[in-house]
This record gives sequence, structure tokens and C-alpha cells, in this order.
Amino acid sequence: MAEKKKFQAIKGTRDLLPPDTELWNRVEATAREVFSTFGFGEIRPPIFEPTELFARAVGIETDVVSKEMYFVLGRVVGGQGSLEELIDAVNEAWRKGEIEHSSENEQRVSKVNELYESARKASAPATSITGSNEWIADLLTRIFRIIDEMAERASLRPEATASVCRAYIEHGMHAWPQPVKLYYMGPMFRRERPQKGRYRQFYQIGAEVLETVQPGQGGAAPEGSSLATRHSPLATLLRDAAVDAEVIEMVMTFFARLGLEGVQLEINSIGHAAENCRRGYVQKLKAALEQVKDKLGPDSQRRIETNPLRVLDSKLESEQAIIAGLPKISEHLCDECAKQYVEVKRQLDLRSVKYAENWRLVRGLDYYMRTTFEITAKGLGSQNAVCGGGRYDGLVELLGGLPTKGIGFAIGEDRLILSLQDQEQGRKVASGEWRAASEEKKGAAKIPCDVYVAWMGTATQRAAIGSAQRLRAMGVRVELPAGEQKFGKALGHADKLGAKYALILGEDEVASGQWTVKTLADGSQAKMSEAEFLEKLKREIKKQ
RNA sequence: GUGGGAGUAGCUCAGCUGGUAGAGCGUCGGUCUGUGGCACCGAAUGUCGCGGGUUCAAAUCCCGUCUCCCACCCCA
Repeated sequence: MAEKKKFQAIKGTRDLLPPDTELWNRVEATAREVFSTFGFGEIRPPIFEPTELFARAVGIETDVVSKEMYFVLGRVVGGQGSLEELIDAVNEAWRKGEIEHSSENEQRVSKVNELYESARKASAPATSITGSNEWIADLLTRIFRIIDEMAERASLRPEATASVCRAYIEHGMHAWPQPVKLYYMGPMFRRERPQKGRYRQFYQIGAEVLETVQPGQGGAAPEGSSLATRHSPLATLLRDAAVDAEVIEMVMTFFARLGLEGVQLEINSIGHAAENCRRGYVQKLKAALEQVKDKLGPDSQRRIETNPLRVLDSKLESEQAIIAGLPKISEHLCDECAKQYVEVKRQLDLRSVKYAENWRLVRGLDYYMRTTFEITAKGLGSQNAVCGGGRYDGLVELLGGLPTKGIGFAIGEDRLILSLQDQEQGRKVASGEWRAASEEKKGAAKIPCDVYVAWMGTATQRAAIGSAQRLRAMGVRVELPAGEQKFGKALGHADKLGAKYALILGEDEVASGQWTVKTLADGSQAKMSEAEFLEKLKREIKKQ
């Protein structure tokens, strides 16, 4: 008597089933259509990459990297919560032999433990590694590096921009016609607490525009200075604004094509990392925050140190008045960034893209600069952002490539689907179809079917198979029952599957060469030859 | 990691103040051996999330635990 173990999907993961998957496919097909009209090509990067790639690109101190990564160590290990948990996971993987037992790995495992011990002895808050602290960041980097050396050297991707940049460098895309425009879609992984519109395996549809600053173009690059901290000539900067606007226009076109309602675009500029721009502003902001520190909640108080910009998008009611009085980044942008921002807005106007400015919009990942944007939709609960994006000049360079400008976005596909479904349901309720919709579940066909071949008599099976083959060759969705059934039962089955037509094939039909075609919706039926039926279906397909 | 809510049939749920399970829908079969939807009849599926406690008796009361959902955090 073996005990039956009930398996269930891992927390935060889920099965997408028919008929929902039809909507997913529609969304993805629409993305491909729209993006290709904007000159984008699809890239499919791997779903796991060296941990260090994400650490470098996304930022070692961001939650996404320091708390939410899934490490691949022969098995997948989540990083949520604490350094301690990660170390435990490594030790367990070692104990179970999931990390290959070589002497090198043995040394690595003990080194990781040693690093961790030294951190604890330094009485650091080792259980909370939110990385406000430089040496903890450094420690994490070193541990990630060692973990990467063992086993699979990888983490499941928490986002894809880093991968796209890596691929850009690896395949020498700087030598492709510039700029290089790529889109992707697929699953991402973050070990967060799931809730509505947020899953541990979630899907993103994203696009990136990358353009390497060619030697001789964009002015002389100051030695050792990255694009993140220096400016191109104003003319190129303004041209970048047009690229930003077009990318945003593309997302909005995509949403419009899907018929997504209640879409709101918010934009902002967060300047670039220089003293006379964002860096200076952050100093001022920090100072201002220190003044009102005691009026802020614990989360915001913590962020004054870790990431002052994030205080701006706090949702706490009690903090709203205080935030409204804080210095605004728009008033502290350098001249070039300010001009670029004005141009982005002008370019959006040229494209009739409606937007709202939100000076409190800051992006969570380290690589963003200047233009940032976020799109929200209805029906999503508190996770109402369906798309986020921005400019990230200098990221490719940071990853070891040539000085390259970048702008991109990521759409939360799960959220997009939720919003579309919510909208559809709202429409049905409003139009009184709701009743029908709830009753339609009885017999609601999950998988579409056009023609049901009801055959009877062993001699007719050959004819039935032949018909099914010719129909399928035309792209018609055909259900051919494996065994013969009485026509009553067959038609009942056809009805349950939601077939449009039943093709009734019995001895009479085979003898006469005239098929009986029944239209299930109204019960009408007619005799016709196979050629006539194929012709009829062809016309109907054309109409759609 | 921190809060709040919920776990009873495949799905949606009822089962109040303790007496060892029910409905609707779905699925399958029959009435109906060349014609579906309707109707009627019938069947299968549950260790009532799991473990412990109180009790003659627990789906029901108590404790613990797990899972899911929602929210905080963070992000798409």
C-alpha cells in the first residue's frame, strides 16, 4: 500500500490551461506582430545565466538580486530572506551530493561558510542582507562568485535586460546596423511572496533598443568615463529622446491593439549619475528626509539610507503630505537631461501618445537613468503596473562591452492577462451577458473544435480518416473519435466539444459519396460532396 | 520576513449553537441501436488540508502545523 503523494505546483507557480492559454497566445502573437512593424526582431536568451551577470546589471543591493534570486546548484535554491538561508541551502546541496564532490568544491563550500562566519562575528545584521552596507554587498559578490564556480554557475533570470545586453556583447551586435532592436518573451523568476498579479515564475514581454556609440561619433569619450556619467552632444541626446518616445509609442500601440482599456502612462526623468544631476539631487533629498525622519514610517526611514529615491513612491497615506513637500528631481536635472526630457515629451506629443508626468516615479533597478516610465491598468489589485521601463545608457559597457546606449521596457504578461480578463468580465456583466456567461460553463468547450466526424460502421472508418486528414490539411480543427459510436452519442459529444459542424458518415454516405453535414447551432443539415464541404469551410475561414 | 482571510466531491459552495456528509454544476451510463442541446432515472469521485487534544461522540470546540488567497515590502 504505497502512500499516494499529492503533488502540487510549487508556491508561486501555476499551470496555464485551456481556454486561458488561447488568450496568452493571442497576446503573444499580437506582440510579435506589433513589434515587428516597429522593426524589432525576437531574441530568446537562456533562462539561466551566471549569477554575477544579474548582480552586476540589476544591482547587488536591489531586493531582486539580494533576496529574490533562484540559484542553480544542480538544483534550484531560492535566496529569499537571508544570507543564512542561502548558506544553509549551499550546505544542504553539498551534503546531498547535489554539488559535485570534488576537492575544489569542498574548498569552495568551506570558503563560503568561512565568509559567512566572519560576517557574523563582525556582528553584522547577517540575517538581513538588504545591503545598505558596502561590505555586505562586497561579501555577497564574493559568495555569489564562489557559488557560480560550483555546479551550474547560474541563477534563474529575474529579468531579461541583462541577458539581452550580454548577448549583444557576445555576438558582436555593435557591428550590426545600428540601433539593434530586440524583443523577448518568456518566464522570469523571483522568490517573493506571491499575491495577485505576482508570481515566482512570471512572464514578461519586453523590448530593448541598443546603440553603440561608434568611435568618432558622439564626441570624444573622456577616458574611463562611462555613458552613465557623461553626455553625448545635445543633438544625439535629443535624437535619443525620439527613440524613447517611439519605444513608448510601441507599447501603447500594442496595448491598443489588444483593446486594453484604462491604460495610463506615467513618465519621469531621473537624470544621470553626476554631481550636477541625480547624485546632487539625492544628496538634497536625503538632507530633506533627515529633517522629517521622525514623521516617516519605519520602511521609509530605512530607505533614507538604502535608497532615498524609493521614499518618493511610498503608498502610505500618512506620508503623502510630507512627500509632496520634498525637493523634486525635475528641478535639479542638469541642463542636458532637462532638455532631453522636454524633447521626450515633445516627441510623445508628435506621436499623439497621452501621458502624465509623475515626479515621484523612480525605477527599482540600478541601471535606469533619464527617461523612466510606467504603465498601469485596471483590475489588478495593488500590483497595477503592467509595464515598466526606461533608459539605461552605460549598462552594456558595465558588462564589459563598448559604450552603448539602451532603452527598454518589460510588460508583466500575467498582469496584462489579468487586466484583459477583468475587462472582459466587466463587459459581460454590463451587457447582461453575464448570466449567459455563468451558465455557459455547463458544457463550455475548453478546446475549440470545428468539425466532429461522427462515423459508424467499421467500413466507414477508412472514409472518416480520409476526410479528417483532408480537413486538417486545410487547417480545420477536427475531432475524429477513436471508436465507433451511435450517432446519438456522437452528436452529444460533438455538442459538448462545441463543434460547429458534425460530419455524419455512415454506410449510406459512403455508398452515395454524399456526406451529411449538420450545423450544430441550428440543427439544420444538408447532403453535399466532400469537395462542396471543403469549399464551404474555405469560404468561412476567409470571412473570419 | 510581517499582517489579514480561507481550506468540505473535478468546480462553486451548504452543513447554525457537537450526533461520523449534502446541493447545484460538471463527468460517465440509461430512457434513445441513423441524429445532439431539453427532460427524467441512475452511477462514480471525499481518510471534511494534516497532526494532536477535549468528548460516549468532532467537518463542527481548543492547540499546533501545512497550503492557498489578499495586503505590506519590493517589483512587471
